[in-house]
Amino acid sequence: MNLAAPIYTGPTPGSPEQVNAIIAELRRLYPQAKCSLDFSNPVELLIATQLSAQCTDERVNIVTAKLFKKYPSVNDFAEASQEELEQDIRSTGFYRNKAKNIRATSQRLISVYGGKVPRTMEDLLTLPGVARKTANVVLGNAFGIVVGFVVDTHVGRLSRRFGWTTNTDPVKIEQELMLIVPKQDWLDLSHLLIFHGRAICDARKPLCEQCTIAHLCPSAFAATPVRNTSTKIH
DNA sequence: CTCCCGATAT
DNA sequence: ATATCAGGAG
Repeated sequence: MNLAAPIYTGPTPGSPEQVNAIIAELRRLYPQAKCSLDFSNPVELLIATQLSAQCTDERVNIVTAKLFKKYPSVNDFAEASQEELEQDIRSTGFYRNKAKNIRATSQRLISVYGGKVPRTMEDLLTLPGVARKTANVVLGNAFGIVVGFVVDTHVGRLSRRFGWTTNTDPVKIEQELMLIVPKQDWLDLSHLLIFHGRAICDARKPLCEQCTIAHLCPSAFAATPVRNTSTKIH
């Protein structure tokens, strides 16, 4: 046991001092942070985000590079065969569900929304395979409409480590973040947290020693870092 | 809660 | 072998 182990003496977790200091340093570290999915229109972003469930953006971008050439419009996805689309997206995982959702979503975009991606949370949530995370990504990055906070696995994990929440439910975490973080920072901070989560604040082995916001992070001083709460039992 | 599910790092 | 990856539905 390290008797000299320092304890967290930084600003109160969730306080404006801590939140703003974290945002400022993350902006310095990742000035180019943004959505890292490749897309050229709202339909492509919607489909890319549906594919990104439990899959890296890097993998999604490899798949969509071919996919969006083979299926150039929403009509092509709506008319695609289930089996063929499954194989086209296979490497992203969950490919049966994703193919079904992409086809049904595309058909609904055409039958209900004139072939366009709707611009409200309420309408987006009616699309199969679209929940708040995907809806917030599309609204923010395709339309510049921010009505919520993108909470993915990175955002949830870093929020717990910063002491912003003790929840694991993304919807509850989103509600807490919207109270703690100024609205003008919601979309930017989600990107910053994702970049930092990938580069430094890894799920398994966070590199606190080389983290320049460790002095703002209670978890960096914990005996064992805050981990994801695995629901899997083996 | 369970299921969907391939790719990758450790 | 196991955990995790820009989740969502039943």
